[in-house]
Amino acid sequence: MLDIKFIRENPETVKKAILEKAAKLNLDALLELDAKIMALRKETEEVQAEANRVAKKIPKADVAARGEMVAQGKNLKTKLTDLEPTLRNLEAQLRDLMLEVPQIPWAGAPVGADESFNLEIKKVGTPRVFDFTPLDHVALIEQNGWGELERISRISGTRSYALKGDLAVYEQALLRFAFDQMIAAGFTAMTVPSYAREEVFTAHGQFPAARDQVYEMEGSELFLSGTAEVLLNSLHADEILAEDDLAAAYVAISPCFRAEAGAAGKDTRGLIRVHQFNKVEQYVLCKADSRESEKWFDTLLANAESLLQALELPYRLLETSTGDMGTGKVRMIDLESWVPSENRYRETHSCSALHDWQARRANLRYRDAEGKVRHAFTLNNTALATPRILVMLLENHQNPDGTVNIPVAVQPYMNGKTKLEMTKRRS
RNA sequence: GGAGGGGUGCCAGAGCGGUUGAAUGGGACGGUCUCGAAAACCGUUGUAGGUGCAAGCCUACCGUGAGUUCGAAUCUCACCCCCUCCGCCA
Repeated sequence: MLDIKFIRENPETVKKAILEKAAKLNLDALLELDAKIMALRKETEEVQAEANRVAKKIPKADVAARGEMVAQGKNLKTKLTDLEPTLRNLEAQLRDLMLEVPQIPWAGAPVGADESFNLEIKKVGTPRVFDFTPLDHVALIEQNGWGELERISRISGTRSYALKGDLAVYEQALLRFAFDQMIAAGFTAMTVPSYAREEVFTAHGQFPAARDQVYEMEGSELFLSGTAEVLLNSLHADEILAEDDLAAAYVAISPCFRAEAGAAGKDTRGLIRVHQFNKVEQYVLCKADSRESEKWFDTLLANAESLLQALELPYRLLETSTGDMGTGKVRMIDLESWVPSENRYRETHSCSALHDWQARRANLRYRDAEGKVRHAFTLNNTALATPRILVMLLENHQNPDGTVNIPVAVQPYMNGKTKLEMTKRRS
């Protein structure tokens, strides 16, 4: 959400953002509605003030004069019962429109309506040249008895996964590895529920636009979150923090759920796109200052890069275009890791700066050094998400004999094991 | 799941349907005093919107929403949350 005052004063800037982000929103209609509300609100407040004056005088008035005054109060009340519902209705309409106003993208973002305009800005590592015919991750899992991909789909449906043997342990090891790395980087460790109320998703920005991507738990008014970011963003909702409380940098681990509506038939094979996964997430709440935000953006990005480097994966950075970064974002860089079987990079991380867009929705504020109450800025990035990262780890680190090497950095989390080995059958 | 108690400002806590945006205490901040500090004393300590050069004034907010009333923190209803006891339980 943007500040309505900012929108009033900078309609052209906002219109440009709407255009660049390919949003469907009529800003003139929004401004017209806003003007209408301002006028109606003024009228209503004047009647209310008059009604308050009358009501205040009644207890001090002569008993004889009271009848007349009560009648006057009743009359004003009738006027209010005409005005107030209309006002409230218009305000609700404006709120709905305000939720759709995009954040202004930073000047450096490539302008374009979709991901085809994204710009590769950095490449680290070189894709491995195999001197044997490498397998894809599904084949590796099947050959080594590292999962129950077919059986679990019969139980839980498509886009489900079940891991077995060393790979089941590896998933947990990676999550803990990433969690520890982030704690070492000074982030506060957290666990959060994977579900929350509707208003939490609205505050985050996922509702109303992407509501169909979220599972609703019938009969409970709760929804399953696709990322811990949703929950973290509302942790301090409606509070006014002290400036000293900022920046708050959290690393949270949680199971994540995504409906993947509209992705039918896409990435149905293997571990790339599943309904339930695990994610270690970086989330930062900082002062309302673009330089501060930039500083944290760089930090979140560096954290993700150092994790990928520790995992010995080739990756690249994409500066995402205005149309691909999402409604609420100022800037987004996707980190994509190399997938040998597809001969291309695929997204494993996404680093975002939103300035006050989420904070306004969540009413996340702090008191600055001058005592002024301001909306904070928020940022987030993946630290590590499984099982998708397993696709890259399995395929890039495979050996001719079908075993898979474990990066040195993760070996301590695997009890010193250096390779993932075939699951032994027990008769 | 059953029974009860409660949600007021940074915290604790008062509040007959009418000058209560809210007593009192604590904390925090500023000042006096002091070489400095403590103590003591004095003062300050809402959020959002509107209006005004400004001082100020107006409107809303005492968990949330609806209602009763000329007037609601105070009455009614629904919902949310917290606490205690019992039951069940990883």
